[in-house]
Amino acid sequence: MLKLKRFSRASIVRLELYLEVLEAFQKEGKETVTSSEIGEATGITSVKVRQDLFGMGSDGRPKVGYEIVHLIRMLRDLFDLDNQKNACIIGCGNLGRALAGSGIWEKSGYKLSAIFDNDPAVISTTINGVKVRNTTELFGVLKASKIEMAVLTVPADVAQEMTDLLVSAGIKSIWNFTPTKLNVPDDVIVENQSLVWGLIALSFRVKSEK
Amino acid sequence: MLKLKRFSRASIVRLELYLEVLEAFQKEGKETVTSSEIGEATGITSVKVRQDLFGMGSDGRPKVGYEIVHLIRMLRDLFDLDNQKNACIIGCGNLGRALAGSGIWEKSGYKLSAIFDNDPAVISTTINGVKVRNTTELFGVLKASKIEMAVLTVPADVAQEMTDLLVSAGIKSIWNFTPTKLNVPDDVIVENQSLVWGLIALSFRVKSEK
DNA sequence: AATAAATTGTTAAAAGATTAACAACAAATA
DNA sequence: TATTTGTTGTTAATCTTTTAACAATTTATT
Repeated sequence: MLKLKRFSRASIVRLELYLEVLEAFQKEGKETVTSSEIGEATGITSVKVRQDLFGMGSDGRPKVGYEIVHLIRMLRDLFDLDNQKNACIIGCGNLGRALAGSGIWEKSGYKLSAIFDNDPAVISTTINGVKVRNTTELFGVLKASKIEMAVLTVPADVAQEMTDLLVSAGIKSIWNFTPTKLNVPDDVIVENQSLVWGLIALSFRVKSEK
Repeated sequence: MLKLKRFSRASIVRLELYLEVLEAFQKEGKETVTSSEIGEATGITSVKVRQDLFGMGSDGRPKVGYEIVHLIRMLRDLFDLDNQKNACIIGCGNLGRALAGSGIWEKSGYKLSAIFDNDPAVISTTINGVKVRNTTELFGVLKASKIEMAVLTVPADVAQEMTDLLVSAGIKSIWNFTPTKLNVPDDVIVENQSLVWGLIALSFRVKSEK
C-alpha cells in the first residue's frame, strides 16, 4: 500500500501548474504524457515532476508515460475540485465585488452563496445573482446554512473582529485578503492571500535579484 | 562584515508579517521589542524570529531587544518600499479595476502610471486619476515612460501574448494574476498571484488537514 | 563591585526538500 | 525470441530550512 507523502507548499503550487497544462494537453486530444513533456510545458525539471507525481501515488507506464485522464482525476481529487462547497464573501468593496463576479468559483468547486457588507449603499444590491446582506444578519444566516468558507475582504482594522464572528458562526476556513495574522482556533484553516504582501514580495525580488 | 543570508520564500512572508506588527507596535508608542514579543504577535516562535532578524543583519541588545524604528527601517529598505517605482495595469476587468482603486500602491512604493485595455467601453474612462488607454498604445507608451512593472489581469488565453509585448516594450517585472506559467527572458521577474490557485490551495488544505 | 536575570548572536543538530542516480520494466525492433 | 531503447519507480545523496542549544552580553540588583 502506498503511503501518501505530505506535500510542501511549493509542491502544491507545482501540482496546480501540472493540472493546468494537463487540461490543455487533454483539450488538444493528447492521451498520455511523459514527465519530460510536463516539465517542458511548466519549466520544471522532469525529475521533480516525476517525484511529485510519485508522491501522489502515480501510476505511469515505462516507455509510455502517464495517462492524462487519470492524472487529471487524481489531481482534481487531491484538490477536491469536484465536490461542491459553499462560500460567502465578507466585505463587498472593490475587491469583494471583483471576486464575486469572477470565474474562480466554478474552477475551484466552491459556490458563492452569500455576500455581506455594512454599507447601506450596497446592501440589497445583487452581484452575480447573489444579494448583498447586512453584516448584522451574518451570524444567523451562517448558522442556518451549510456555508463553511468565508472570503475576508474587509479593511484590516476589522479583520480580527469579523474573524471572531465568523468562527463563532461555525466557519471552518477563511480565505484572508487582509494583511493581518488572524487568530483562530486550531480547527479553522486560514489561507492568506494579501495582495499587498504579494506586491511587496515582487518589489523585494526586483531589488534583490539584480 | 556580515554576509546577508539568502531569504527563502517562507521567510519573506514572515518578514512581511513582522513589519506589519512592528508598525502597529510603533503606533502604540513602543520603542523596543523582543523576539518573543514579535513571536507572540505573529504566532511564530521566538527562535525563528531571532534567526530571521539575524539573517537580515539584526542589531539587538541583550536583555532589551530590538529598536523598533531601526527594524522597520531595515525591513522597508529590504523590501524597497520607500523608493518609488512606476507600474501599469494590463486588463481593466473587475480585478484590474479593483486593484487600480485599492490602497496597495502607496503601501508598496509603486505608483500606478498607466492602465491598458482593449474594450472600447472602458477606454478613455478614468480610474483613480489614471486614464484607461487602448492596448494598441501599449508599446509606445511604455517605451516612452519609466514604467518597469506590469500587473497582468487579462484572460488566461492572451496572457503569453501580452507578456511578449510587455517584454518587448522593456518591462522588467510582472505581477501575474493569470493561472498561466509565463515564458520570459531570464532578466524579467514574474510574481504569480493567481487567485484560483490560492483558492484551490485552500480547498486542498481543508480536505487534507482534517 | 559582584551577582543574577534576561535576551541576543551564533553555532550545531535535525528535519525537510530537491536533485541525482539507477534498477526495473514496458514497448519497439531485429 | 532476444535485444535495444525510453521512461518510470524508488532509493540515496545533497542541499536548504528549521529547530535547538548555549555562550556572550547587557542591564538590574544586592
